[in-house]
Amino acid sequence: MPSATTPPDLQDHLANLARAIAHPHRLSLLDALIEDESAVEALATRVGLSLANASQHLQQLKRAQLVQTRREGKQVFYRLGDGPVFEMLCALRDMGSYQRQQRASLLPGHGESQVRPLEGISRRDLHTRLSEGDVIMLDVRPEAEYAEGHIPGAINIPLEELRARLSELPRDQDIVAYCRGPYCRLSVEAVAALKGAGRTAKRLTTGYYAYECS
Amino acid sequence: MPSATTPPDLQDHLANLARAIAHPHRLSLLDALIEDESAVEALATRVGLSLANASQHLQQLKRAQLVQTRREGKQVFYRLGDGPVFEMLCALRDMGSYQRQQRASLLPGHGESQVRPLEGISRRDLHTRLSEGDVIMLDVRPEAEYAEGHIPGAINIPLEELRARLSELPRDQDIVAYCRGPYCRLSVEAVAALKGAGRTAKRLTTGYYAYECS
DNA sequence: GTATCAATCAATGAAATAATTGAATGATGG
DNA sequence: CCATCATTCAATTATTTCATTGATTGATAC
Repeated sequence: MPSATTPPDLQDHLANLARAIAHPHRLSLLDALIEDESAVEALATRVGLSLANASQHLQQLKRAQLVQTRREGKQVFYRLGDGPVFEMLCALRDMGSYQRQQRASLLPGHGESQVRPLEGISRRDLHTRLSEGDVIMLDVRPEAEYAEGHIPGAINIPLEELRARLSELPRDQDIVAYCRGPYCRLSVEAVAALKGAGRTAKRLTTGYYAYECS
Repeated sequence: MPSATTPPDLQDHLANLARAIAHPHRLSLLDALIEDESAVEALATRVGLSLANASQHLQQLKRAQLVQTRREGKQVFYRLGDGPVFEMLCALRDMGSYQRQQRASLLPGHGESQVRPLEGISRRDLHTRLSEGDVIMLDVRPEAEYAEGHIPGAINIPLEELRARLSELPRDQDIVAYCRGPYCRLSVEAVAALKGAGRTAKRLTTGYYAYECS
């Protein structure tokens, strides 16, 4: 063991974690382990790997402490490790699902309105355009959250009411929608709805609190 | 290559995503981009990379659609991509933090107090214990954010001031720290600091706005 | 136009990773 | 103890990734 000596840098540690799940076979193995613990051979056949190969991948996962083992007779049972392993995999899957969804929406005859599907806008951009007065901020969070704090000048129309209150939004300005976090589904859906109604809309990629706490 | 034929397999896609973040430099770059968009050279110097190297890492991130670009004159500004990029990074960080805490608690003579390191507390739990009066809420966000809204009864001590103002916290109560989002680093560090000072601390896993917008 | 600056591209060699093979453990049962 | 089964280890080759170098593109200013 040459490495893992002093304290590996945090970024290094995180990179190791990411590398551990950066292989389709290992993801498949983890997928199987999410359901239930299992012995090596069962995993290998399930994922379609040779026994030795599966074993090696599993050991990589074990080195990253994403799985644990338990011996029972001749067999070694693998199970998910401690900590938010599942959550991490879910986050990865969420990201992937989002991207696939995006890609799928490009293929069919989505009209021109969909050319830049969900383009974001950054904070620096925003300030420029706000000061030029050609954009309007739209806060799509529930009223209670808006009341607690919002970007100065933003209009509040909760997502659920958006369709009904479209007329409140000026037609001649671009709309920048935002919600809670750097990525919150609310604003994505809001932008989709607005574009569907023929408006020009983007979302603030960083969301509200990144705006607040520069 | 028998697999990965017609539709790029989901696992392959996810593995690509994971590979994209499986390098310490790329993680650092993303970290910088979480704060705000930035041009290439600025990013390169910030993370201590050569220009060309930074550019190449950024392009890998772009290929994975984890970042987007925008040209402004001679400069190219990178920003986080669409989708739950931030959430994914937070989940990774959360996993890493968990493991480091685990490891740290094994080395020195941590008594029984450290059995469940970095454990989070859920909202339901919280309400129960708040009403029993044996916990105290600690908001570790900057004052401005606290002023915009906070959990009723919470004390505000920004993370930077925490060490200096430890005496403001009663010794006989458990502390529940929270910050912005479900996985904001602030509360993780706060809990670590508090435990280092001998307090009993947990973090509110869901963060502030999850609290607000049930 | 030419000069200049930011960023990307292309090519190199060094290093890490992946899948396969066959040999070595480790636990069980006669 | 010997045979057997499940798993791991070790060694091989092919492939991929990484950082550096120097050349190239793209946009601006003169």
